[in-house]
Amino acid sequence: MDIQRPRGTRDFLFEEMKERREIENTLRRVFETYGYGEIKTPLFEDLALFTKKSGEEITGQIYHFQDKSGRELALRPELTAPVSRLYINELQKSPKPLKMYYFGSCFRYERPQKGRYRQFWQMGCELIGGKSPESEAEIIAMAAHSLEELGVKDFEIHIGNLGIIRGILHQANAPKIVYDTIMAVIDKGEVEELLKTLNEVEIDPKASEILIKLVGMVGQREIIKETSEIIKDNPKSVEALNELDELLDILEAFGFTNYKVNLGIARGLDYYSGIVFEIYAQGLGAQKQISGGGTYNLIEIFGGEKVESTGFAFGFDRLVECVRLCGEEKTHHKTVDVYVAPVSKDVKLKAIEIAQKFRKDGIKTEVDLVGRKLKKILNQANNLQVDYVILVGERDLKEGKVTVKNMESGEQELVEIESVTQMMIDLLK
RNA sequence: GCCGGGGUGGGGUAGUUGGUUAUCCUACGGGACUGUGGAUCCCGCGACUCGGGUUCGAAUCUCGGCCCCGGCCCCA
Repeated sequence: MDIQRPRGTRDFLFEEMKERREIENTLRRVFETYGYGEIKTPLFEDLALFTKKSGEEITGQIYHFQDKSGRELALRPELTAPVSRLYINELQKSPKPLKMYYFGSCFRYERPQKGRYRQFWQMGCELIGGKSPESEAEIIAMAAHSLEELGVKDFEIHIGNLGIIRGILHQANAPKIVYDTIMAVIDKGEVEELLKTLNEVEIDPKASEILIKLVGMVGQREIIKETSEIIKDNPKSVEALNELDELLDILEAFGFTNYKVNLGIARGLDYYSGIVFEIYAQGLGAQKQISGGGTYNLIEIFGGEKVESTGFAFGFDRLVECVRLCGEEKTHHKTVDVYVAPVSKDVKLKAIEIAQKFRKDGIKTEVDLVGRKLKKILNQANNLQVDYVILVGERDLKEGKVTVKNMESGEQELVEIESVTQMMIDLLK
């Protein structure tokens, strides 16, 4: 029998886990310096939580099942819906703005490819209530700050505001179906296709012309001015653009200037109510988006009081890829500092006692468990890149001593058992 | 769901116009070596992704499944 790992899943070994853990800790540290607190939600939820948010169609891409009493459940495909649910269940009347972050795995039934797995991890933040350009800027700043802390260099933050395009479509009296179609096409970023679609649907040619111009608006801050010319006859769009402009001022105060304004970012779903942003990294193939976020009104959809929230999430696995690409040669980390080597079987108990003393003082210690010969133990210690080996042998023990061997220099020294722990603590400082 | 490229010991590979016992490196276990590591030598362990077909004979040809890689669709 040969049991395989399910498709699209991965096993992580020691070095990789260490790497992932370090990235996780870095993000945690950054999020906490901005005052965000960690939450955790269940791995599975009521299926309806996700269909309500994204439509019935997503069941095709979700792992869902019935439990033994017939409840329709689903492995979570993302975390913003569960976080909104948690807010409604536990935190509705808490003081705003409420800041939280999360880290956990999600599941999607999709074709695996580079940077896309069936079990993947997301780590992100949510700021609920108190919607303001300041809040939105803080969220974007945190995302950028995180990448800086991780040493990721080649990334682009694209920021847009859905209100601008919405204003145009609203003024043109586009019916819902047309609206949805157009937003979906814009989201794809295919100008050709947008042209085609705009010709097919009945829409004011003037609005159509403006839309074409808008989706091509990607660049430095100057394009705000250009855009304001294009949309000057549409108060709602102007308002959204001004909001964006203000947000950029604030973002610069947060110390981040390397963003791009991108008015072509769209989201098909209509609970998005303001800014949207995406972060792209180099070298990840087709899955170059490592983070996305925005301001939305999800909580109302789930039956809570109307509160807007702003959030973002990193595709953690893609982030790990990125850090690996940007990072310098990873050094092979040793797992322990000291190896306690019994010279013969008669002293193995003594060796264990000494190892335990070390461990109680926080020294990472390995002790021979399989009765190997001294030669093999030294070999093993060498492979593990251990700094010191403690040779425990009868000859030394008679004098109440052990031999401390420095594995790099090869030098060794006889040391009183009583003082060896302190000596190791000092040596390893 | 679609297109293309793949799958040989734990890892990396040779072999693929069908033909004995499937190559080499590395890792691992043991030994040469009874209180001293990285070297050397010896021994051992261990593989043709799975199933059907063609054939006297299949790792090799063929069909299908599974899985991996890249891309499309999708991306909450």
